[in-house]
Amino acid sequence: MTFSQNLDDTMSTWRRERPDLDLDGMELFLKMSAVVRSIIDRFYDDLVDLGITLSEFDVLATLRRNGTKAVLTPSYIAKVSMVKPSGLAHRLAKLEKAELISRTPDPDDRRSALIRITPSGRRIVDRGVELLADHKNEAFADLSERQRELLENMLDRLIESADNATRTVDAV
Amino acid sequence: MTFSQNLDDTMSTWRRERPDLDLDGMELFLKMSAVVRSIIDRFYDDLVDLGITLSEFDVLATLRRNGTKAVLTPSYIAKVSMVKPSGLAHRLAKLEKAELISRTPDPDDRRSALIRITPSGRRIVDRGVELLADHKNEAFADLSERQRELLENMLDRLIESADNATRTVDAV
DNA sequence: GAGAATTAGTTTGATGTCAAACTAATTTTT
DNA sequence: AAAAATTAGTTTGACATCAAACTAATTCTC
Repeated sequence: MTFSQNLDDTMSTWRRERPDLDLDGMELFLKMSAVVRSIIDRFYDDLVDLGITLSEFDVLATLRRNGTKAVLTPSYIAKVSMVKPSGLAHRLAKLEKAELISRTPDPDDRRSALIRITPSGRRIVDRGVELLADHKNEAFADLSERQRELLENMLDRLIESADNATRTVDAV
Repeated sequence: MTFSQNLDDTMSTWRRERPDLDLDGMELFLKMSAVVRSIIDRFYDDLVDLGITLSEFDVLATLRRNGTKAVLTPSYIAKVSMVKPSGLAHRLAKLEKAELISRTPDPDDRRSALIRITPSGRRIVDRGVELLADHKNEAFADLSERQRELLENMLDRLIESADNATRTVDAV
């Protein structure tokens, strides 16, 4: 069953059963989810070859993009990766064991730690981001330059609404 | 940290560190993921009030949208929910215990089972889909009618590419 | 400066998913 | 019609995540 068959079935059955509801927003959401999911699935396969998971790539990428000599704290990584501190502790333990990152005590704050990427971690993440860039570009290759611009503008607007909605909820 | 701050930081640091790569596709992907994620997070909160998880909603919704009297097999539900049979078995056990679905042996194929939604399952999923429809529409409310059409067209095209890519991979 | 409150990070327990092994029934092959 | 292969679904074991409890260090408050 393809993504589009699955989507068509979902929407047509819902519309038949609940003709009273306006499901247009839901349809857009499901379509966007399907696109995101298909891209993630493909990238996941790439990472298997590199011997890491998507979550591990996420940590390595956060370190790598902050510079080859970057020194980050667990708190910072957890925040940008949107993962809870307890979850991150396990990820870091596994990455340290695989010698893809190093963990040293922070001399300025002995509660904390300094996380660095190792040379082999760097090699893996650099290869990963190259695959990532290629495959993401492929995924959007069927859109024209003009369409990509339009899409980006719309996404920017949607993200802005999302940020406002989240902020409002936080403030309550 | 808002979604857009996080995204801006991610892209600007990557572009500084890897100016050799074309990261435009990755940027589109990350933006789309952020939109999807923010919508999911909000829906997740709604479901907490209804006492079910997103995965459970998914099963109930599959049953409900096929008609109030729908009778589906575990295989079918697993396929459209994109979950593995082993994972589905646990979900069904939990939903059955909560009396939101019923499971009876299939008289025509004694390996299989017939899954039905119960009246209380139906009440919950009907309330859920109403919240879902409202909140999804809100999420896209900042786009004009014309923009939503454009977005839908682009998503359709992207899904088509995704389906083709997946089929190709399967065929290999 | 002592005690209280906060913060950083880890450990533990519960939950959810998947892969692989398994049971049992059905279909295909010969 | 018997044997082999396939199919449906569950159980088990491994693993990832989160919430809550916890340890230890730092900062705030008086």
